[in-house]
Amino acid sequence: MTVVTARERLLAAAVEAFAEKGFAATTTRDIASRAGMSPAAVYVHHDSKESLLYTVSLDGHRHALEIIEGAAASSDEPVERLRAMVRSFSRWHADNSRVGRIVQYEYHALSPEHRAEVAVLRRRIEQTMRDALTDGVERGAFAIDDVPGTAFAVLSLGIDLVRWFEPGGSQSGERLADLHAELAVKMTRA
Amino acid sequence: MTVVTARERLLAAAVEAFAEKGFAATTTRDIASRAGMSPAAVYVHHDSKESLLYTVSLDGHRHALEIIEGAAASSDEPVERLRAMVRSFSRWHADNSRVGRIVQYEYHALSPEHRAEVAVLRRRIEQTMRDALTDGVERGAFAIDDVPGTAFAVLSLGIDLVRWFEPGGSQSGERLADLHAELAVKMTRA
DNA sequence: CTGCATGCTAAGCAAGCGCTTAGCGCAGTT
DNA sequence: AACTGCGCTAAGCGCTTGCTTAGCATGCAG
Repeated sequence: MTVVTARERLLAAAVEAFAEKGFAATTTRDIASRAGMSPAAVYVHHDSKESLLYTVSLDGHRHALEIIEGAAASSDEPVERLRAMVRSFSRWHADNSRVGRIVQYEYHALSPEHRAEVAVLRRRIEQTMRDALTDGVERGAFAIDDVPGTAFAVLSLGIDLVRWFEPGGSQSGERLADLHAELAVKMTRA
Repeated sequence: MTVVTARERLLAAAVEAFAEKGFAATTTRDIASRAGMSPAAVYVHHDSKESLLYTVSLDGHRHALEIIEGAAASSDEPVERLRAMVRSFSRWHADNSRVGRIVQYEYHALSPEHRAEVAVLRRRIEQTMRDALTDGVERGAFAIDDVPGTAFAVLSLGIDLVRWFEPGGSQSGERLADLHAELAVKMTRA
């Protein structure tokens, strides 16, 4: 039986609130009441409202990086590897669209120090995709003029989905991820 | 010689502030000081902070719709038409990235009434793209399994660029738009 | 039964918020 | 010179914000 600590309940409440209303429009009282606690309880378990965002954002970035690096290591064949990377990246954003929205859209609300720390993970995500595309071009599997631009475009498919995707909606995250993977393959095909 | 009214200066200041910090994190005092006026001046020329957002957002949505509908009417040939639509849509977002950021990311901050009004324009943008793809499929120019999903994906290229694009940065909006147009053609090619 | 640490809350503070009110300064008219 | 209307501001109101402080209830050790 898993123990859900008060700290974790507050984090889960913060994820819901930040994803729904944005960081700036969320009050600490809102977070506390979603967690079924008094406003002061937030500060028993967390340093500040921004540190709640930092915790959620850092954890989300780590997961996203893990997902795409894992997919990058899943195959040596450029096309199959790209398919796996895009599918799992988009799938993660669909399955975790609330965290994804915070990761992507509340990045600027982090303190400068925390933003710098998270920026390192963001650059690694982008670099992982660029490396996969470059390798595919060198091995003749891809025909790409602008590797950085294409890397951004391919990642955009997954990232932009958190703007409108609703879990439990009409769209299945799995089908959407498959579509994105096929589109990415078509974009890069030699 | 163009006359820049106080009302317009306040709108321009609001665009800068909303794009930089988000609607909720922007204060009316910030908008006023960017326009070189006192805090009360905002309310001489506009009803509320939300009505500033509404004005900017509605105008931005109208422009974006105009751009994509214009491109859709520019050619009858499916591939050339898609190229024109994606190029001009992405180009508009690059050239107007601050307004574009407000259009795309502050949509939820509108009042329910204003959001509903703007939603009509959003749906027309999406429908214009779906129509162009459907027509291309029917005429054998495109091979697309999931037209709505592909329409979203193609529009995502332009939309997601406002998240990171900086005017005057290393990337040229024109080149980026050309890249997106070519990627869209590859995504849909029969 | 007492003492004490733990986990939470009631109450509230200083600061900042959106917005209002009352009125000033300065054109243009007579 | 006196008047009038317009464009703007000084001042501040009522409220909410993030966060703090002091203290209460509960459970466990002795």
